[in-house]
Parts: sequence; C-alpha cells; structure tokens
Amino acid sequence: MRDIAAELGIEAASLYSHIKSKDEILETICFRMADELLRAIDEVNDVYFNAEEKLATAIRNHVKIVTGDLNSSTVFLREWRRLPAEKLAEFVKLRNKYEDGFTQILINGENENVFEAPDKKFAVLTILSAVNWITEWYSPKGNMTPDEIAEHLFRFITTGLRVKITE
Amino acid sequence: MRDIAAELGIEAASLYSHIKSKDEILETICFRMADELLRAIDEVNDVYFNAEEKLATAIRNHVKIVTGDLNSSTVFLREWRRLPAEKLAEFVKLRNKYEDGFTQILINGENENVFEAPDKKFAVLTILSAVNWITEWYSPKGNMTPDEIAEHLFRFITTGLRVKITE
DNA sequence: CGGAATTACTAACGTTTGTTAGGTAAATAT
DNA sequence: ATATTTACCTAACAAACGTTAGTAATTCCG
Repeated sequence: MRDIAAELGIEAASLYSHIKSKDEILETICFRMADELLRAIDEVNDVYFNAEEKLATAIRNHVKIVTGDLNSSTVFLREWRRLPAEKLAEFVKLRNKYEDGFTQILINGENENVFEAPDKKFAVLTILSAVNWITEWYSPKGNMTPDEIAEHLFRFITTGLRVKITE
Repeated sequence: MRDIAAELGIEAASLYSHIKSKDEILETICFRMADELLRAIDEVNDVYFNAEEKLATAIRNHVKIVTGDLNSSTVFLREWRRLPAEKLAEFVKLRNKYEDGFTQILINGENENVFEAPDKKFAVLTILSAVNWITEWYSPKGNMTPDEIAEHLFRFITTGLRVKITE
C-alpha cells in the first residue's frame, strides 16, 4: 500500500479515502479482467460459426485484453490465489467457464474436421499458457503489435513449427 | 518462515540452525533448478544431431525437471523476481542462456528444413510458456505421466491443432 | 464568500515478518 | 562417563505492513 501510494504521490493512509481495502483492489482487478475475458469468449461462441475464425478471434481478444493493461494483467495472472476464500472460489468458477469457452471452439473444430485435439483440456491449457505468457515478455515498445502477436500465436497453435509441405 | 517451520514441526527460529536466511532458500531453489535445466539443454545440443530429436528431448527434460519437484518448480517460476539484485542479474543471464539453447535447436531445424520459425524468440518463448505452465495444472495424481505430457507438448508444438491432411 | 464535501495529512495501532541471542535438551564423539 | 556438537526452544527485536481515527487542506457549490 505504501508502494502504491508512493506511485501516486500520496500517503498510504490516504488511499483509504478512495478504496475500502487492499483486498478490494485485488478483487476489482481480478473480476474486472475475468468478466472482460468471459464476455469476449461468449461473444466469439455466439457470433462466429467457423471454428478457425472463432479461435483466431478468441486469441486476438485475449491478447488485446492482456496487452491493453499489462499491470492489471500481471496482477490478475500472478496474484489471483491471494483472493479471500469466498472470492477465490467464485473466481475459479469464472476461469473454468473461460476454459470451457475454448473447449467449445475445439469441439466445433473437430466437428468441422479442421482441428484435432483428442485431449481438449490439455490443448486448451496449452493455448492459455501461450496467451498468458505474454505478460512475461511483451512490451509496448517491442517490435510486435498485439494483433501481430495474436496472428503469430494463432499460426503457432494451429500449424506448429513443422515446415508446411503443401507450401 | 513460520509457515515453513510449521510444515516441519519446529519453530521458525529453529530454521536458522540449518539455513542462513530466507533469501538463501530462494537462491538455492532458483539456481539449482536453473543449473539443472541448463545442463539438460547443453547436453541436448551437444549429443543430438537431428533437430526434431533435440526438441523432443529438450521438452522431455524440461517436463521431467518441472514435474520432478513441483514445489521447487513453482517457487522457481513465480518467485525468481524476488532474488536480491545481484543474484537476480546472474539468474537472468542463466535464463537467457537456456532460451539460447532452444533457439539453437530451432536454427538447426531450419537448416534441416524441418522447422519454420522466422521469429525464433517468439517461438522459443511460446514453447517455454507451454512447458512452464505445467506447474499451473499438473498433478502427480493426474492421468498423464510426465513423459506423456512431454509427448503431447511436442506434438502440439510441432504440428499444432490442425487436422493433418497427409494422415 | 461561506459552508459542505472531498481529499490528504499525521499519528498511531495491532499484526506480521525475518531474524538474533541465549539457554536447554538431545545426539554424537571420545 | 564426559565433553562436544547439534538442534530446538523461548523470548525478543526491529522493520514492515494494512488500516483506523482525528485533523487539516483543498475543492466544489449555492
């Protein structure tokens, strides 16, 4: 709290004119971002039909949200376990719903015979590892825009590293 | 320190008969695991020739190390930033060397015309995201062994999600 | 311009944290 | 059996932490 206050140029005790508690800050960050991600994936599953387009859009949305506020994303990804017990349980439900959203896309892809993911949970977790790991290395000053990152990730996730024979 | 001591059934003050400081514990965990990973990747680059085999072995080694001690791996992945400044700088160098090891594999793969990764840094970071994310979900009680996880990851990383036309 | 509302301050509190010091008990070595 | 070493204890310390209470300063509004 003293570090946050120092960033703002005020005393730690002054923060309590604006917030209720440190936990409230964490809850706001985590739930606001979770809600944003959930809204994005729900829209993807509602609006799009083509599984490839769904996946591409879901990845782009995720990358845009994560890179849109790196500080919040970093807190969201690293600190969610420190939510108070009741909020933590609620949060985990949201995470699971989000994963389910990606699973739905993979199921659609299999039905359309464009994706092949026998172990969908594994595939979804690996996709999420890629999009979430962006907080470890992304910089707005870097040479890739969020859309380029999303495009790279989509290609990596769908076609992998192997040289494409048909090209 | 009180939590660690409680796990051991002793008082926090008693820990100091066995260790120097809390920082020492963190340093030991981080550098021991970094050294282990570096030894593994160096051996892969020395011993193997075939890039696919290199990558498969590098992934298998990483997964084996990470799943071999989940507690240490979790601390290693999440807490390395809390190393004291000098140790942190040293640690970052080791991380970079490890990434370089993977980059070397991708370069070999391109020379052999089996891999295609124009942006190698991006590809390496995405590979590392997958192997490191294991700490988020792996359980020894789960239905996948570390070798199976490594195999799945290798397949995902090399061929992606798309249905293989040649099959 | 004065009063109300808002924001920020200082001081303080209770709790938590990492660690030290001195003492005691247990284990080990001679 | 005695001496030494090791491990653990209690007690304590200083610093850090999240937050409250009362007061002061600033801003806003009629």
